[in-house]
Amino acid sequence: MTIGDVADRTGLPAKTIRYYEDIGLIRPARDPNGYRSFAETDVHKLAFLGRARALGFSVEDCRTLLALYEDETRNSADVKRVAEQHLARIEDKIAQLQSMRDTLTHLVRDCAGDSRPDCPILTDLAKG
Amino acid sequence: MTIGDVADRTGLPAKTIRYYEDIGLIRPARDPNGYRSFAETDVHKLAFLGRARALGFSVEDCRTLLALYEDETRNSADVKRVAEQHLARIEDKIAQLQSMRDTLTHLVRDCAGDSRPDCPILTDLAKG
DNA sequence: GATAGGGGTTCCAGTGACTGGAAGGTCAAG
DNA sequence: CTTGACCTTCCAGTCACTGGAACCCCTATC
Repeated sequence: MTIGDVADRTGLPAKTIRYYEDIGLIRPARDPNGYRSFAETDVHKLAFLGRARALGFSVEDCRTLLALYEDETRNSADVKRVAEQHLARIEDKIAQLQSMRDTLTHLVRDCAGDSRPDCPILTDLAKG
Repeated sequence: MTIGDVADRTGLPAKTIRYYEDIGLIRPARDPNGYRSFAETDVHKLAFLGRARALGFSVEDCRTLLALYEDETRNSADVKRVAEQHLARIEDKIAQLQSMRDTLTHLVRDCAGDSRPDCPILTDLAKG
């Protein structure tokens, strides 16, 4: 299977797949002409990576998760820890964004949005 | 005023202040010895930038907002548009993160987190 | 006068996770 | 034989800093 087929099957851009090989997440074989030759296991791993990335895991977390996935002697506790830490980071981020949203919502609501220069958004930024 | 004083007063790292000069957000004067010499207007601008950044505006948005702030003939509509677009991006991001959080919360809840290898998190990632 | 310290200066490289683009090799179809 | 769609590598750019090296400036102390 060539990289284009794999890109179609996994939904990952070919560039991303090459990048994942570059940083050692996958090691596809090569055909005599130099083209990457993907096996089902490669496609499977890439799909795994795609889903982990879609859940927001960092590439390094993905590396860890993939290693755990392939380690039949893993402890689920190790997986859970990675996921919990990630979840905590996400919750922090959500809280941060919600606070921004709340402030912005008020500012936007109070701004006339017309041709006059007076603007509570700028006033707020200028004097905190 | 030297960069260290300004860093203390604005809470921005000196590195960041130099960076903002680099990309043309501020233009502090220079003392004969080559040190940056900040006026109150510079400090004010930096505080403005700090608050805009804290609300999540991109540096380019900050440049726009600062220009609008300094333009006495501005239309508040222009400010409002920038803020609304930013708000929309934030809301998208929140929705995305909440969806991740929901999925992760379920997965984490269902994972035993013990010394056995079985793990619904990995199962989910492996077969989406 | 030498030195130590705590400023300041520039410039270069790295971060994360790709993404775009150039320059060139390979292959099947017409 | 050429066209076009693939594939290859490598380099640069993204965003908003951040760390570090190598060096200059100023004050205080011995």
